Amino acid sequence: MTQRQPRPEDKLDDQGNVLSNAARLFREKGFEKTSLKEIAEACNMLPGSLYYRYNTKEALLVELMRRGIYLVTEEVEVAYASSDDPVEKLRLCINAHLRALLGDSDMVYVLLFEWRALSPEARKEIIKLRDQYESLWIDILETMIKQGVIQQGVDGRLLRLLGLGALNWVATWFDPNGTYTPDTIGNFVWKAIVNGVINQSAQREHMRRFTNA
Amino acid sequence: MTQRQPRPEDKLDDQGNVLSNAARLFREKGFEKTSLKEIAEACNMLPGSLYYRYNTKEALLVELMRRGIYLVTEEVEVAYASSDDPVEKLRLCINAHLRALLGDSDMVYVLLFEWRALSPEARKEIIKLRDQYESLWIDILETMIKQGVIQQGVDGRLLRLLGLGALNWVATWFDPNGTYTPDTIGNFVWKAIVNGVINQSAQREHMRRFTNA
DNA sequence: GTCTATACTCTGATAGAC
DNA sequence: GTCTATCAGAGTATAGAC
Repeated sequence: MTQRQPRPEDKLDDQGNVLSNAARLFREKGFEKTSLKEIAEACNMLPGSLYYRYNTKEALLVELMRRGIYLVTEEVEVAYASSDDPVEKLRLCINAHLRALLGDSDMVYVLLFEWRALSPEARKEIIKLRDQYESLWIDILETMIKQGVIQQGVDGRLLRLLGLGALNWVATWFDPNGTYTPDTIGNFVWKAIVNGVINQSAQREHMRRFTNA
Repeated sequence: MTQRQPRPEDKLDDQGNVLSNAARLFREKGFEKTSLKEIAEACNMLPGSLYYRYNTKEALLVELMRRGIYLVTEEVEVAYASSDDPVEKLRLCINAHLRALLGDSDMVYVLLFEWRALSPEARKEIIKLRDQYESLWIDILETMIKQGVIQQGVDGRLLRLLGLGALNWVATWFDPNGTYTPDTIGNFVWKAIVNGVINQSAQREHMRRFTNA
């Protein structure tokens, strides 16, 4: 019990790459289907050795998720600070979120897709951290609404939930060797949110047929 | 081995509610964390009895997913046929997809979130069925593009992947007792896709600053 | 810090009675 | 069609040597 708990400060100090390897396996096979034996093997260790660093399998998952949040938060905060134009800021943050999710680390993916594996207590902690991260997005969107950049009457919460949903789901189909890059995708999302995708004349035709005004 | 394999025709014939109960448990706890004992208990049976109907735990999951696809396909096909205006058709199909995902059956949820539990062979089968379903969406969007309803130059595949992603992710945060209904959410998505959400004047301001034309 | 050896539990699955 | 009884295997976790 004298073992040192990793702190968020140890950004890159993933001793023996335990967390990286675990994240990769959790992403490929899921938390429950990945055994400690496999994780240990990936680290050139034996199962027993892992318990020196993490008391339980869940503790490993939780630490990994903490770092996932840390990673994506850092990325988006940098983007947030790098423009003062609200519309451009939105674009940069969308791209930052996608880069963190689709980049080399699997921790953000595991964070988003393995929360059901958490015990109620651990879930509470992670949800709290996730809410902290999402407050960044609340900030971005509410500012845009207050400034009148977003059309009046648009529900900021729905916009955030649906927008982040579109981004998060990308992780289920993204192919690093495919034609799209994270930025291609991000820019597309941003443009669709800003512009919409439907022709103005088709919009008018639809309005004519389906509203009585 | 003489046991009768359930066919898609048996829409509502879920003997003993095995599939419904399994779907609910898989949704709540995940496939791996749900034991056959729990499923059996939920059906007022004993573990051994389940094997009369499904040879393996995975066979149960696969059958459940088949029905999930059947369910959502049926719902969207009805919506597809119920309007000939392309923009309205899009709205109806979005709402239909969400209703199937968020409605009483958990099968569509399991279909979308438990595919990692499938063996390679089973995965192949389910992906094939899923592709059949998605061809419906390809049809909808490509028709809109050909008709010029969607702005020229918009990537139909990306639009579909991101749009369905936004919809699918709703299942992770939707609260049946909350303020939004599936249709509220669907209409919002549709409107955002059609209109965008940003003010025209803010768009112009952004263009002025970030393009050189 | 890592290894050896092992305890304990639970799981998916099977065989055969009824 | 369901139950009883049970197996073989795998999994997390622990204790203590090195």
